[in-house]
Amino acid sequence: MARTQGSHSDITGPRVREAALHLFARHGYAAVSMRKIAAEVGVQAGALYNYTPDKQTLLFELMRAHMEELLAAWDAATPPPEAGVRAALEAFTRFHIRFNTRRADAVFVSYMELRNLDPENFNVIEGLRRDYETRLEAILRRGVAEGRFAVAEPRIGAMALIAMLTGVNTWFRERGRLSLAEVEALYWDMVRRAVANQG
Amino acid sequence: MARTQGSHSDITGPRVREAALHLFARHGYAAVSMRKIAAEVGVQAGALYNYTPDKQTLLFELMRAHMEELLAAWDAATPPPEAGVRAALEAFTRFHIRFNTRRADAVFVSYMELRNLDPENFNVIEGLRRDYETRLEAILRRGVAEGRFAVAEPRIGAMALIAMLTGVNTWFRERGRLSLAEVEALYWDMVRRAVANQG
DNA sequence: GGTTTATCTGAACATCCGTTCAAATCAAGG
DNA sequence: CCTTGATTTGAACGGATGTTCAGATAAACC
Repeated sequence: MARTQGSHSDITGPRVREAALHLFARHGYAAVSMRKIAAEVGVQAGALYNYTPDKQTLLFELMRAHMEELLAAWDAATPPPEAGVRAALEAFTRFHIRFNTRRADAVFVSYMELRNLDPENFNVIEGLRRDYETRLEAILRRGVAEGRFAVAEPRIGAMALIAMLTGVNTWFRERGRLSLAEVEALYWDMVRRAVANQG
Repeated sequence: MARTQGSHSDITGPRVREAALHLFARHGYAAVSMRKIAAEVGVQAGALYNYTPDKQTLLFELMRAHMEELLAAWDAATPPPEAGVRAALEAFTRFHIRFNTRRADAVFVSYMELRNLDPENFNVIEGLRRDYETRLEAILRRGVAEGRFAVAEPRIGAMALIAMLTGVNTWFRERGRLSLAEVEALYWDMVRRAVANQG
């Protein structure tokens, strides 16, 4: 036996990545075998190698795609400078929560599986992560320069805020007590006060 | 050949746990074999089973020990009620940063390897984690009740602050630009303002 | 309808996995 | 010094691992 009915690269490729992302998020990269990914797709393990040269690259590409989509999405959602630095910070806060809760699997994998990346792959992902942190850092710096924010260490402030916002993923559930809009409002309130100048 | 010189349970037991904690933190539970742990200790794989019934229990006991030490250490460091709620929050902030940076491996494992726990073991660790969050939540609630803090959702506020504080572990290095005391001060400043009533 | 090409199967590869256990060895107590 | 008990070795177990590849099959094109 060999090629099955309905088989097609345009269909199987995305399904492989979906299955891998889901399984990696749930059980971890090292605990998920190529055979398990193949079973989830409904295919034999060997067929996966039409879509990735190896398991490591499959992980890396998932993480890279996520980080690049994150950066592109934020760059597309960044308010114009004339909207003011406060609007920029609010936009970042809400964007981060919204984007990350909608892609919980990719966020989880991109953070948890860093240690399973080859050194060169790790450096790429780490660079993208730094890029993203720098976006927020720039907002904080501008706010300080304009006398609107009080942040002694903008780089550390950026990392602290991102850690806080990403933490939403550990408890937020779509059908929970609080809507996404309510969660955004709660966190924006904390972010705003954490960096505010007055008070 | 068999028993080697200098072998003793009192020595090997802790060394097994140390090696396991270090390797689990560095490479992840699933990626670390019993043979690798044994090699780090300088022993054959079979000898590990004098100190743990199986690999799963070894992981679980590391996590349980860490969480219980965390709770005991905070309970021992909690300021008396008459010191005031603000002092309690500052003490928690500083305690969390100090304790967690000193035990980075255990913190990392206790968070990252949750998904590798058997369901019943997971429930135990999750319960301990909730206990710890509840300690901070209680401080926030008291602050709100006394009119000193403004926190709309104390449970979520507690999780948000803990996420922010734990984030220190991702970048803090003992010999970095900032001392632990400086980091504590930076974060306490952000925590204080994030929950403050005035402003 | 016949040919080509993309896609998949199924078996095979060497290697590693967690765990068990009899036999061997060392430390401690009398 | 000899016995007893704790500790470790080394081999073995069945099974899972990532990856390769010749052969089989379905889809696409003429």
